[in-house]
Amino acid sequence: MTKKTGGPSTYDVAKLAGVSQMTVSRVMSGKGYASENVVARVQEAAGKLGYVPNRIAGALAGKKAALVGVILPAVSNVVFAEVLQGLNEGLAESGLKPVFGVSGYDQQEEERLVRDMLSWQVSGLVLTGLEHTAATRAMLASHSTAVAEVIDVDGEPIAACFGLSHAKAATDMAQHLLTKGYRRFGYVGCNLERDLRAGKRRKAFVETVVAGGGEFVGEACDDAPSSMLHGRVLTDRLMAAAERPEAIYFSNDDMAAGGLMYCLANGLRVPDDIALASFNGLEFLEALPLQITTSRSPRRKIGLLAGHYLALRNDGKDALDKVELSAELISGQTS
Amino acid sequence: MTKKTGGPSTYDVAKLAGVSQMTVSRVMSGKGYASENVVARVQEAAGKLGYVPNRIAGALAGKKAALVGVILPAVSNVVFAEVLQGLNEGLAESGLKPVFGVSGYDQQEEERLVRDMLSWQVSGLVLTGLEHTAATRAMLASHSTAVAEVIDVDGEPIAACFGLSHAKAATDMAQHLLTKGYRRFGYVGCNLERDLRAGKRRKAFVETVVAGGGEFVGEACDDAPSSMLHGRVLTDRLMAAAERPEAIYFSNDDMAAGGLMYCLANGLRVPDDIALASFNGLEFLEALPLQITTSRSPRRKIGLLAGHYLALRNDGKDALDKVELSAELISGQTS
DNA sequence: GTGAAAGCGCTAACAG
DNA sequence: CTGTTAGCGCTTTCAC
Repeated sequence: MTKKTGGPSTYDVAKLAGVSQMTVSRVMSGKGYASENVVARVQEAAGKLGYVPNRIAGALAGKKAALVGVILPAVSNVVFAEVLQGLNEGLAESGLKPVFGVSGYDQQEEERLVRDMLSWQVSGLVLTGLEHTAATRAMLASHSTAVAEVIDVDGEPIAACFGLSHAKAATDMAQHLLTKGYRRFGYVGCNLERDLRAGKRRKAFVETVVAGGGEFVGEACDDAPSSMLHGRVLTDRLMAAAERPEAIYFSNDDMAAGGLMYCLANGLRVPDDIALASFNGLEFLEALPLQITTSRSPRRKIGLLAGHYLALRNDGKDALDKVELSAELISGQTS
Repeated sequence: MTKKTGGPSTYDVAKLAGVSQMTVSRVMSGKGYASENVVARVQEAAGKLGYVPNRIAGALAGKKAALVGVILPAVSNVVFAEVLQGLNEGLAESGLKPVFGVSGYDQQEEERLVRDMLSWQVSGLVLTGLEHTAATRAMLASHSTAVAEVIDVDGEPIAACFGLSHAKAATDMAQHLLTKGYRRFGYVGCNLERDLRAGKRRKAFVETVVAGGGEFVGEACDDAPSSMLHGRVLTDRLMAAAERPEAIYFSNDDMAAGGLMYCLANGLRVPDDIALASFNGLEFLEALPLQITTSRSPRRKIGLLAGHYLALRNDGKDALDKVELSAELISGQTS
């Protein structure tokens, strides 16, 4: 049972090394000059005591913490996990550590989390998408924390923004299907109320097919989180309607995989009876019997860019603050 | 350009509310008594100023931060993403925030990360697996931080431990295959050097089939991270050998899915020509044309338990510190 | 119930 | 190059 926080402090190391506390601080942080002799003595003392600097104290004194807040809608979703991985890589060199929270696609919860992150004096913040509550925007405006919004670029960013145009990805896909000769389209999606990016894709898709001389014959949607099972059930529902589409656009790969299962189970020939297309280009698609036509989103890259941006901003440097990446259309066997 | 850290402090709120700084602290933290009148005035002042408490200062004064360090081998891997999700849920009520790092299955890197987390004065730590460097163990022994080791229980935990016996999961699977009548076994795996759990499963599997009268005829392994593509390639390699197995155990679902693809592409009948079995029971398996026999690991539950444990320990309460969950064997269509 | 004083462990700013 | 002096914004501890 130690009385103090736990470990030894700069004070203890200083005593042992026969220097002042300040010198220990300088040696440990590598900032400012110190003679070789002193550096060696301090390091030895630190090693002997098992000294671990207290960054909480450092952050308080230095007025900012080497933490970045990361707020994602979900983690179990591979998409966000991959963004997180990229972010982590982008941050690796900088010494910044991600602290993080899951909003569950809820802007109120996001607001709460932003407040929380701000209370940790994070030097940077990563938010998903461009839509936030007024209070969130207000907080961010009054605090000088660097903010990077990721994944979406269709809207007004607070400051920096790294992602792709979901509208464009959907438009491209619509065009692709029109070019292939499909004219009667359907849509199957989940979680549209909350997943704003999926909503933007749906809207752009419908507009493009209609503008391109196609017909939008129906859709099956649901508020539940997306999954293969839901994709299968909703595809069933859509196909049971009077007017069957020739091609279905899904809110994402999970849903499309479910749709494909429905088709296989019901003896529908893909793409002759029904064409399928989706969004994300996740790795698991490779395991399916048919390669689904989809748009690959640069998830890791998005995280990486955001990480680099926050790392540079943390060093007081300027950085590229808006990068629009593009989704690569993968023309598979289902269209 | 504000001079101070950024936001208003308890001092500013106190002035506006006409009370002392200490009273503001009490009202904000909800600890200690305060008259209704005072509470109202303080809250109004705080609201008006957009006061956000500085938890860094709070942590320094209170000698511990409401942070838990989470160190995982990888995030892009769904398995860990799901553990993380559970952890997040388990921590939600407690006010503890996860700070996190990715070790890349490297114990040296884990050691570095542990030091880092400790420097943030985290009140708890989540580590993956039971194997750590001596230095990591030493640091943990001298700091009083609560530690929860997750995913694996086959070994000596530092303190608390939530996971499953990978040896048992593999033994069960071996038994299952023996019962089904298979006698000649093979193994396909990736990343065994680093993923110690996969190594434990492999070892237990081989031992059990041999002990049960079966024969282990060969394996194909690789040090790369696991993926469907590798599963396919390595299965090809294994099947090209002189002695073909009747059943293959894979290091995980990704690899098995790749194996299944190999079989389908090469006209092998599953399970008649070759049976396949794996570990994890990830959701994407549902999308495959055949349901693969696997063991479902309780990933979310593991995270949840660890979160609850750390939350309780943070409140100074005692808590269940060792829970061995079991993997559910899912007998699919590939065995 | 509320306030005043002290200090958490570190770093910024200035001496020397 | 190294030491001294002040805090950072909060909580702990003790008065009142």
